[in-house]
Amino acid sequence: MTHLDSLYLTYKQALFDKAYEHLNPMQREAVFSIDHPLLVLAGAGSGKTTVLVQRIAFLIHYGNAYFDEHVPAGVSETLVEQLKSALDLPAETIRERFLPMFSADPCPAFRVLAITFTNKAANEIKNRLAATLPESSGVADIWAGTFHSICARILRSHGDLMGYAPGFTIYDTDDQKKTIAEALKVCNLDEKLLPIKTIQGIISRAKDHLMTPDDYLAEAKDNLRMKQVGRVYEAYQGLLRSSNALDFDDLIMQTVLLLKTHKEVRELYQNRFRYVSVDEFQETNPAQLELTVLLSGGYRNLMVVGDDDQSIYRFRGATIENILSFDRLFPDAKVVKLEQNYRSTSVILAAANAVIAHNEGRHEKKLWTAADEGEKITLHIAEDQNAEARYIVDTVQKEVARGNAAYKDFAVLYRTNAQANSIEKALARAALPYRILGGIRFSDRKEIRDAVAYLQLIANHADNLRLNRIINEPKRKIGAKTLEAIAMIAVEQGLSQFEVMETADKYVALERTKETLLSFANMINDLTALSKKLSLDALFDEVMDRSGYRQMLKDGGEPEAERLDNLEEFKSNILEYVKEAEEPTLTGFLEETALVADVDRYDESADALVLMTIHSAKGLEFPRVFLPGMEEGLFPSPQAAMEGPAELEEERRLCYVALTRAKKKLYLISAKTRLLYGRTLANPISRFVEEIPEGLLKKELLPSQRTSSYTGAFAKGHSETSFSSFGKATVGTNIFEKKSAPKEQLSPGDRVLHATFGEGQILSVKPMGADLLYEVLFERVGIKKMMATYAKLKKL
DNA sequence: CACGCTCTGCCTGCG
DNA sequence: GCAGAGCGTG
Repeated sequence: MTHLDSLYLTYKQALFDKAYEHLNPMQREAVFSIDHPLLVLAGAGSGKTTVLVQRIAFLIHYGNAYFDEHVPAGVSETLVEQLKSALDLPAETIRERFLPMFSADPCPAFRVLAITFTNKAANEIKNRLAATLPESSGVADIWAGTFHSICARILRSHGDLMGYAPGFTIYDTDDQKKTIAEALKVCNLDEKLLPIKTIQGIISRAKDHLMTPDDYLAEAKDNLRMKQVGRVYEAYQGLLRSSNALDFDDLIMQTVLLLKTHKEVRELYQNRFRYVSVDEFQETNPAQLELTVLLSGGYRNLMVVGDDDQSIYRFRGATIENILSFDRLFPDAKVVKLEQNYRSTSVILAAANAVIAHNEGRHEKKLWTAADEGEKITLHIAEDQNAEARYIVDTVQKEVARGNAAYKDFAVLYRTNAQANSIEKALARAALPYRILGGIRFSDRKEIRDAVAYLQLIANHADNLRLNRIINEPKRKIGAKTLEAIAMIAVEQGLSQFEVMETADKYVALERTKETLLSFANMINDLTALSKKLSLDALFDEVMDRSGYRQMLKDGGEPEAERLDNLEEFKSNILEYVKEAEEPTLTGFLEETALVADVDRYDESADALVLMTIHSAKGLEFPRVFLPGMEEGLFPSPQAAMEGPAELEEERRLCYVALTRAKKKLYLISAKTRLLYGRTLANPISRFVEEIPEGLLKKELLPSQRTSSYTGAFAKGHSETSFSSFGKATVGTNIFEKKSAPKEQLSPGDRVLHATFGEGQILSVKPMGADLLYEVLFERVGIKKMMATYAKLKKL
């Protein structure tokens, strides 16, 4: 290489570095590295999505321009001079005028695949790509989607090779449960001995590991219980097959099996995908890893991004080993660590680093920030869960009143959804704007599931589960006996249950109900014919009218009004789909309904504080974060503490995730006693709080209004001056066992009547000496506190 | 069969 | 504490 050539290469790289100066050196390294496997260990708030998006944009624009050592023929001194002086130009100009000349085999957009876990992440990547790349680059052709949507897409094209007809149905967890119940019956096993939830978990984990029922049975050997589970798994899989249905785990597993066993399909995708990226790689399971390896097997340009410290889904099959040993699977992989955090203050980071350092199995890394130290972390000890909630309310009110923050700057993140209750009550009482994430999803409502089931049956007559769901919804007087007979005939004849109904007049057993069955089958067949002609929304109306479902709700009067509204909302979802989709089809819509949960109802623009579990907060950030319930026996959860070190490490990672959500300020709250699941617990402060260096904490004591009347054993770990010891968690201690209360015990939520104040609702009950202190919200006069003995409250 | 009562279990949860 | 399931009765 001549001196001129090496100057050319040096200036080329310098120009790229300059054009991408908005990225830090490690981020640039990741963006420019595209011709070998790449592991990006991206700490919390280190700009991982930016890197993922920028890298795809980069390889579409410039290919391997940065590291390519090819020098074009006849590089002149003038050119080199030009490049050198270009370094003084603004980044924008360099990008426009110089970078395109370095392009080295850029990659067409359709040959790029990006896989995520959630629709939200997939959408964010799509949107950011669309904002980064011009339309002419073919940005719309990039495959970006969730593991499940990508597999569904592959199976729609090639699933027939695995025995699935293209109109297959996707079963969700609820469908799964019902099918397992059915399988248990088939196997003549009792649900009490083998709980459905347990089997569901076992089957799901088996599929995560690509184990078929046969594999599982082989593993079971002489273990009776395993053999039983294996038989249920086998029966379950048979039921799915005969309904032409796949569950979520099947989508992945069957795609992997398809790619493994069918060379032509495998090569089709391997030749197509030159670049494969996987987000949140720490949450992948073995099947997903295998899928990733297969899809990227043609070019081996696989980039995985993740943070082993943020792996929090072990309980649903995630295998942290995937990210820990990626470099062993791909010895030529480049490893890039993104350790600069752009989110939090250094106090918050120091705390998070200190906590996570207690874990053993991890890639060593340490987040740092250029940001200020920031405020210390507040540790507040509250009397009980209500005081904890009030502390949150007070703090928010105070900060908002001072003009330090808006409501939307605050998030309350908790370990379990059950904690939301007391906090929600306090917020409602104080009339603070808030929203809660979690709870029943729109698509989980009965009426929506019913409507979808009708559509699914129309799309896939073989779907026995959906058939059974709607056959008597509305009531059609088809009894359990008839349905059993149909199911039996179907199995004997090798037909679907719907086919049996269509020909009900052929079977003696169905003599009495054949009229009803035939008319039902006719209705579905008519609707199926209509589905080929009508627009989706018109079809939906026909289904709701002809089935009598809408009428049923109308007849239901007031209580069903909300359901009718929900159906209308569902219809607007259909309309939206028809408008958005390139080629709207019934199957397409159903697939979207199955794979795309609710559109995020979390409206970030509204000025309201937000409540959610730590799990659902992953990937989000908030200026100020409350972490209530920092107690042993709650966080870490008692199950985790019992099960073993691996579970405990996962809890610690969860804590790490929680801490790193905060940008400016963290409030940790620990309650001395807590009413949870109908028991009052008195647990010491969470060990995770103890792991935070004292210097980072500001211990805030109870505003001394009620000096604790609780003394003795359970208060020890909490004594305000020294809480360094955490003893055994005293789960289940019921400290209110002694019924010190007067005659009529009222409890929060009870409606009561007062002689002067009128009707109201009990908000809280506190022991006060030998008496009880009630806090009551009256409809006319607002909140009043009163002693039970004098209040003379009448329970309504 | 529909309703209401009792019993039970209960962490986190993407698709 | 509460929801959902299962069971028994009118």
